[in-house]
Parts: sequence; C-alpha cells; structure tokens
Amino acid sequence: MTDGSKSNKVNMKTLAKVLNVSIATISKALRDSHDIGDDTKQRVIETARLLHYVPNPYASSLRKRSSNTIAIVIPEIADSFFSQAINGIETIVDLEKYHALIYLTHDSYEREKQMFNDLTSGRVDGILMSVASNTEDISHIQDLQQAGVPIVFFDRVCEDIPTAKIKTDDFNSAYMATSHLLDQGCKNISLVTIEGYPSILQAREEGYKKALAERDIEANDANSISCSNKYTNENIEVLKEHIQKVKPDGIIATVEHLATTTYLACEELKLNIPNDIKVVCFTNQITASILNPSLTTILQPAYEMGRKAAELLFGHLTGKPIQLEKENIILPSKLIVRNSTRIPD
Amino acid sequence: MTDGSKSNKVNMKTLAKVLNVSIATISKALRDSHDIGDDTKQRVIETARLLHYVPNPYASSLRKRSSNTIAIVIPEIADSFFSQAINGIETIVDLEKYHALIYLTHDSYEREKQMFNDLTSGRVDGILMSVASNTEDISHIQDLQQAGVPIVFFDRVCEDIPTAKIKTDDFNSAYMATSHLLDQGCKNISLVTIEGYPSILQAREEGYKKALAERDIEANDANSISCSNKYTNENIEVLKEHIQKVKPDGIIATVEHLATTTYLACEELKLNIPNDIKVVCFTNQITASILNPSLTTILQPAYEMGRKAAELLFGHLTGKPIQLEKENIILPSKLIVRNSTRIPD
DNA sequence: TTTATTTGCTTAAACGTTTACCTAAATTCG
DNA sequence: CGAATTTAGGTAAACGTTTAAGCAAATAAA
Repeated sequence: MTDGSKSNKVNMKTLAKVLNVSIATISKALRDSHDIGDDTKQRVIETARLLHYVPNPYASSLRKRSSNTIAIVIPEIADSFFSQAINGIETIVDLEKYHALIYLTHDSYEREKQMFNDLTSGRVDGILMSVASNTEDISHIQDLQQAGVPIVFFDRVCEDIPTAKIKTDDFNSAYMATSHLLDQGCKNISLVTIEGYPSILQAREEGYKKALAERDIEANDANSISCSNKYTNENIEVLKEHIQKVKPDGIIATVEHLATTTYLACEELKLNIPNDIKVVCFTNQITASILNPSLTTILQPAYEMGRKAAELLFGHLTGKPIQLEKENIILPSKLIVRNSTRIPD
Repeated sequence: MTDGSKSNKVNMKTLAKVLNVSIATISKALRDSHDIGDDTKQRVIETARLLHYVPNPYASSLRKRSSNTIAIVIPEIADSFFSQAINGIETIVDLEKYHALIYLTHDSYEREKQMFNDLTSGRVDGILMSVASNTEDISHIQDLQQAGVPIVFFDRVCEDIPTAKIKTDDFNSAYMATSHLLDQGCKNISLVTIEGYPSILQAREEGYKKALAERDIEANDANSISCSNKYTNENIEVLKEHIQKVKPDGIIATVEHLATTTYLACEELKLNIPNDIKVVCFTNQITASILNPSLTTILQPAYEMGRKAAELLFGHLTGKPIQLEKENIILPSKLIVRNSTRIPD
C-alpha cells in the first residue's frame, strides 16, 4: 500500500519487443537452446541484464510442471539437531539453485497430514522430512508418494514407506551410552524419553536394553520415564519424582531439552553429577562442554544427515540413476565422554 | 491409495466435466463467489472433496500475481535466537495459511544480494529479514522495495530503509549488562564482538560505553576484541591472547556462540568464573542455567520478535491500515543474573 | 404491462513461460 | 546442379487459474 510505484515489470514480451524478435526466441536464447544463433543469444542476454529481467517462477513452474522448490518438514526448529540439519540441507539447496519451503509440524500428526495434503498440489518437487512422533497412520505420506512426489526421510524416518532414509545408529549409540554408564559403575540406569515416542526412541530403548542384557541386568519398566516434548518446568517435577522413587545412579536423556531438565532436577534434589548420578544426553548443543559439569553426549551428525538427505533427493530430481527406495544410509553418532559420567577420584 | 486412483491430476477442468458446468463456475464456487447458487456451490465443494482436488498454487499465483508465500532471510539458523524467531514467524505464517521460504545468507552480502535479486521475480509477497553483518550497500534492498515487495526487519535491521523494524533494546541491554558487571565489582570489562559488525552490535557497544562513562571509566579500545562469526577453535586462541594481554575482570560476549568460546578460553587459562573474571552473554540458549557456572545472560524476546514481525507483514499484506514505514517496535530484553557474575563470598 | 434489476451461469481473455511444430534461407552433399 | 540437411528463427498451443464481460431467465419495480 506504500506508493504508486510503477513496478515496470519487464518480462519476455518486453525483451521481445525491444529486440524485435519473438518471445520464443527470448525464451530459447535464455535457456541456451541450439535453435538460436550465438549473436542473437548474446543480444538477448545482454538486454535481459540491462533491463534487469528476472523470470517469473510461477509461469515457469506452471508450464514446466516443476517448481525448483522442495519442502523441509520437521517437528520443530528450536533444536540444535534440526537447525544444524537445515544448515546441511541449505548447502545443497543453494548449490542446486533450488528453493526451500519450511514447515513445522510441532510433532502433531494432524498438522503433518494437513501439510501433506497441500503438498500434493505440485508446490514442491520433493520433500525432506522427519516425521512427527505421533504419526501412526501413514496414508498421507503414501498418497503423496503415489502422486509422484519423492520423499527422503532423515532422522525420524518412517520405516514402512519405501524410499531413502538417512538415519543415525540410534540403537548402537544408545548401546554405547548405556555400556559407558555401566563401565563407569552405574547399576541402576534410567532412560528418559518423551511422549509420543518416535521410532528412533524405540531404537534407543532397544540399544539401552541390549547393553543391560549383556551384563545380565534386567531392564525394569520402572526405569523408563516419559516427559512432555515441550521444554517445560513440569518435566522437572516429573523427573524429580522419578528419581526419588527409582533412585537411579545413571540417566540417559534421549532428547536434547531433557539435558537441562535433568540437570535442574538433580540440582533441586541436591544430587551431585557425576558423584551421585551420572548423565548422558543425546544432544548437539555446543554448550555441552561448558556445562556444570560438562556433559557426556551422543553427538549426532546433524549437518551431514541433512546434507546427505538433500543430496539423495537432488540426485533423484536431476535424473541421476538413484533409486531412492534402495537408499538406507546410516551415519554414525559419536559418544563424547565428559565429566558428567566421570568416576569420582 | 485410498480411492484406488492413479496420479490422475484432478483440476478444475475435471470437476467442470464431472459436474457439467463451466470451469468458471468451479472457480467461483470454490472461492465462494456471490455469482454462484448455493446448491451448485455445495455440489462443487462436495465433488472437489471427493476427487481430492487440490488447487495448483502456481497457476493461481500466476494469474493473481500474488503467491501466498513469504521469504525469511536470515544470516544463520544454528543459533537459538534465529531458530526461536522462526518459531514465532511460523505461528503466524501457519495461521494465515501462507508458506515460508527460508534463505540463509551466512552473513554474506554477496549471497544476500543474489537472493534479493531472485526475489524481485514475484516469488514472494513479502520478506522478513535480518540483514547480513557486512551489508553496507543497501541498493538491493531498495530495489526490492521499489519493486513493491514489502519488507519487515527484525533484530538486525537496516536503519536506512523506511519500513517496519522490530528490534530489541540493544543499547539498553548492553548498558544493563555492563552496569551489572560494574555493580559486581568489575573494573576492566572487555567487549567481545564479531567481525563484520552489524548495527545491533554497534548499539551494544554504545550501551557498554555509556555504562562505563557514567562511572567515569574511560572505554579503552584495547578492551574491544573481535572474533570470527564462525564457531571455531581459533576464536578461543584469539580470546586467550586478549585476556592475557588486557587482563579483564569482566567479559561481555555479544553473540551466542561466544559464550562457549569464552568459557573454554577461561578454562584453558585456569581462570575461575566468576572469581577471576565475570561473564555476561547475549544468548537465548536454554542451557545457560546449567553451565559451569550458570551463565548470566541477556535474553532476547526472539519468539515474540519473529511473531511481531510476521504480524506486521501480514497486517500489511491483508490490507489492514498498517503503514510499515511508521512501525518501529522495540521489545525489551531481560538481564538474567546467574552465577557467572556472582560476587565470591 | 413494460422495464429494470437480480440471479446464476458461460465465454474468453488474461497471467508469463515453454515447446512441439512450421518455415525459409543457408549450407552440404552426391 | 538439384536434393537433402542444417540453421535460425517464428507460430501458436499449452500449463491451471481468475475474472471481466456477457447473457438468458427469473424476479421486482413502475
């Protein structure tokens, strides 16, 4: 509503008029078609530059039936894993001169479904996604695939959809984390998860159980505690109650924000980490090393996962002989040992 | 899947044929035009639902010359401020049934310029942005505005562009942070900034200087130290060198990732926080409270800033009587005092 | 009753590209 | 030298919507 700006739109018609050629010539010249002579091409390109011609993406998308756009569908963004993954994705999107729409499901199946319905419109050429933790019915994903939109999953994958999946070794890293705690002398390790329970958490739980089983420790249901996936003070209470009841000497926090929750709960209970209780968390936060005490973490290759997912999708989109349904890539996470699991002197 | 359909694109033409009416009738019925009778409308809507009709956004955008899409242009995403701001933005984008393209400048003027050039194409109806720290020439932004694309700045604003700006009180919060350090007994406070120096850091420096001046302390150039804006180990060395040379007893870290850098530098120098040196950082990281020691922070209202920026943009887009150039909103940051600035017993 | 208005729908022209199909001149080839 | 081919473009029909303009029938006004 600002001004009466002229908004002198220059389009192919303008260029055609100026150069006294047909619109087709303009289009072909700009796309470097063999149909057009070199000198004409040069004149077209030069004039386009001079008049600041920028092609209309919507006209182009409509006609070509492809959008040069992908969707990134993730549960949340205020999370170091996802924001680092987006960084990796963006590297490739930028390289391929594509555009990325971002959608947050807030871990809600309903929202995810609604978004997917919209995406059947041809708005995007492909999708990179981490599924919502409470998604059970996957027909919306199947429908989209049927509609011909390629999907690549990363981190929170949907096993039942035949397409590329980029995961980290959740089972193994939880196994490593648990074994590490056992090595450090823990006898009673609790696993803190979140409600909704995405499949990756299931893998983490299994890794945890395997490590216990290996040392002939029976996994006790009471040792599994589930918090809200919102970062909230209520979780502190839930966790405190759990700790008081079960009295664990080790805790594995399976999602990022539970690190803060765990530390604060221990502080309020006057439990010393690592003397009274040892803690490992799945998190990519750079502050892990300067926490009080520094936090032993499972560091996920977030950037690389995002990047790899994007590479696969674009490989497929640009017609490289990539069979998405054959790709199932597992990038390793690392256990970074710090003071929160140290054995007291 | 559900209705055994192949990827049979159903468009208005399909619906028109099925219902034996014209395409115009379909279009108008779906947009609830007064031209169409109620029973016809019902039949159209019902059939559209049955056949899973989803409108083609590109055809619609082309014809309407508007895209229902905005761009979010930010320097980086692996930063709690920006990811929380996106959360706020997304709330409104979702509410308005819009779509959001995300672009990362990586704090590079060149990239920013290139992105803006593309955005003159009509790809988006508006832009929410935080400018790159090394952007000096603003002609790309002016050009876009001339082209009629509304822009709303948040956090890293561009003062010379007449449009809405959502800021936090950088001057005042740096003043508060500095005064707090002085109150806690600091005599020699260093300000850690980053190269490129966006205008908000300038405001922070001025707030810092004012607090010093108020107590008759002369701001010494040697107390300003500039790091790379990448989170890198080199910064630790730069900072260590600075600390050894200037021997500050207080540090204000003006961007998020410098908190970790500062803590690690102090640790390597065997300096105790807060006994030997006190630290305040501008950061929204939720781990601040569990750092070693817990970190006194300036907490910015990131979510609210993103949300407010989006509200203003959409207010303008939906024709509400909002004059963007008149909006200059300042949301307050909070000083959260923790142990990193505690006076030793 | 005639005339004006409203209702409900159709026709067709945009929006800006891309591309299959022509065409006329220039070049190559046998 | 005539025929075939290549070169360098032009024509026009898409792509799927939206919307101005039109139009017949029904309704209201006079």
